[in-house]
Amino acid sequence: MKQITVYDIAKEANVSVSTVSRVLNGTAPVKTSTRDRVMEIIKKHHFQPNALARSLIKKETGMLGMILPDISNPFFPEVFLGAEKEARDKGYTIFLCNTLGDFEKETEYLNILQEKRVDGILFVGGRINLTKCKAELAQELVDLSSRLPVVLINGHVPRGNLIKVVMDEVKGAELAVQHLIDLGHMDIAFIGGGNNTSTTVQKISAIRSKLEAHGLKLPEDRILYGDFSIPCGKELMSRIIAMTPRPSAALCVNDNIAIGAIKAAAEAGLRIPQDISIVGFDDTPLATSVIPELTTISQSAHQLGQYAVETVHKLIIGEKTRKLTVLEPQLMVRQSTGPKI
Amino acid sequence: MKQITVYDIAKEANVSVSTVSRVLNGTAPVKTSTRDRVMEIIKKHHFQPNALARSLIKKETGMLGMILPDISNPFFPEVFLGAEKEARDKGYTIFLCNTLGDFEKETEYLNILQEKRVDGILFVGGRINLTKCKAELAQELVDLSSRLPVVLINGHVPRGNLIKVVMDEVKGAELAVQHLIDLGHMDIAFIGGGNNTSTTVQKISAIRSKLEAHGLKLPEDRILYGDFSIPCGKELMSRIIAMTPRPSAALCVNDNIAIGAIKAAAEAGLRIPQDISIVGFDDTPLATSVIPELTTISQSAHQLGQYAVETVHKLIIGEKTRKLTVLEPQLMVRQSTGPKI
DNA sequence: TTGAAAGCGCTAACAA
DNA sequence: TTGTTAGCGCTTTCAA
Repeated sequence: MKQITVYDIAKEANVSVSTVSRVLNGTAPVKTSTRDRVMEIIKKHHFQPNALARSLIKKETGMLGMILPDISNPFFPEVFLGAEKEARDKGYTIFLCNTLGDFEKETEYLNILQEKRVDGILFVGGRINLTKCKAELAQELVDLSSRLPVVLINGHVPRGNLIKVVMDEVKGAELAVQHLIDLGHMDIAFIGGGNNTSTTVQKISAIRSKLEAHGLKLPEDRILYGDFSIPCGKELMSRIIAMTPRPSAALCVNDNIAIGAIKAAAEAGLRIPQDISIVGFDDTPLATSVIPELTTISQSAHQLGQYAVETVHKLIIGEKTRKLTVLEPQLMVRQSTGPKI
Repeated sequence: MKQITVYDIAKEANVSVSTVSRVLNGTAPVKTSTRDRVMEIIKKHHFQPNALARSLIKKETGMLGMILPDISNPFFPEVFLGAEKEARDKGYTIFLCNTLGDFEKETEYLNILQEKRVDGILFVGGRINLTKCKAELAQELVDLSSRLPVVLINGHVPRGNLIKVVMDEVKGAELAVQHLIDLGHMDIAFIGGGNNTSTTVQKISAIRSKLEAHGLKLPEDRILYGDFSIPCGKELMSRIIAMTPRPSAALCVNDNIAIGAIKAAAEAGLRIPQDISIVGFDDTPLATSVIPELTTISQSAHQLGQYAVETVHKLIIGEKTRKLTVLEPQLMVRQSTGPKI
């Protein structure tokens, strides 16, 4: 069943294809009567111009690619939502590429997106959160960014000076620590994340500095690495619980870990926050869904997505833009933290 | 900065463009020596063929569109993940279109996807879950499906006989009710969803029949409508709690509602399941994250996505496929349900 | 205000 | 095994 084209429309309206194109795009004046005639025929046939042909010639597709590790981690849908809203406003559609943290898949998707000639790429998680990103992986992004607007969200790449939109991890971690210190906690643990993950490492180092500024310490044995999942949170918290003396508070790399931690603590019969205080990170929708509600650091994931699209759009239209946009985190005090008893 | 094309490659390799095309696609034998030479030049320039041009001529884009209401509802990422995995295996990329249940946005996205010439469309939620879908909205999908493979997930459209992959809502609801009946519950409430939502209505009617088969009833005042969100779950459960006599169990339209319900019940000082049993629906990852863990009906969201892509792929390649694929739900008994005391 | 015609970058007959 | 050439469906000069 043949798709209808501008030629079909033109023929039926007794005009040339260029005229049809003009009414379609409003690129040049067309006599009202002919415009109306053409429009009517377009409507009648439900004609939809082929975006491929148009993109081929205009060298723009109105598509953005978004590469992220795991859409089922509640933080990322928020970023996506913020991005998509802004994208729609600016006329873009988004390809969602889920890599499950697999670097090969990242590369694969990067290539696909380029072949499809997306106008720009947003990159979250994966290789850009590595403390030491393998040179070739980094180089791939640097090269890419010379051909195509690329914006990194909450991450960075060694050289290359890529454009970034990030949340201030350090500030966030400090906020969390300060909160616990104010509550009188002196033995604090950090759980979750990977020691090869830059966001994790940044948090830990910020936490350590802050503690030291108060004459406190974060010894290695109070740091338990893992991943970013709920089950991992459970597992790590059960190890915390087994410690003697037991830390009176746990800082979690994200809300998932915190939620797992709450579960493990509750199952072990500990009361939160009386027996142990727990702080999350990200302020995902889950934070207010659990019992007790989670004290956490808000990342404003929505804005992260929104600003990333704003930035990539400026890049696309050649407007100049800041190399680095930093969002301020916010401490959300809820029920999972309380004074050290 | 000019993109490199097959012509550039051809010239540099001293062959014709068709030869380049051949090595690119393996559509015809090419002498090994020339193939190698061409490949080398392709590698050297990091040449990436323009998918737009290719799609224009081949009339296939390798893109699927997925229209869903809300990616931040944990059920949908699961569907997406299942779909994406299968899609990648079959060589497709997915456009994610988030409509927030806005029918105009659905239409808008439907048009964009057509203009971009996606090879097929997957549709979840929104208008296909309406008990009475406005004729024009329904017609739009019917028309669309005559031009393009369309697969509906967990929904349907009046006429048109569209192709569907669904979970057996009735069976699921029955499983849930039977479980509660087995536990001795006789006064059961249903909360969440909308009475204009077909999945909700289906569940309620299945629940009612099942109860009646056991000589029990589901009176109108035990049905509290709302939406599908956690806050709504809280709100509705607090209304349940205020009832006298109070139902001893609540069936929730989905896990979000159930989680909100658990929160409200706990805040009101009720013990779950001793004071009230709660059953969810969907078995999202959250179900095992809350305390107590949620008894729920597993939808195997992953498979829903996977089968939908399998089906749309068959449609695309012209293979014949079943009009209706039904997935069996499964009862996951966990901690939020217990015997009526 | 309109039309003719030249591409955009690729694939696929058809010839050689 | 390879090259020539005609499109795919659109936009955009350039002329009229």
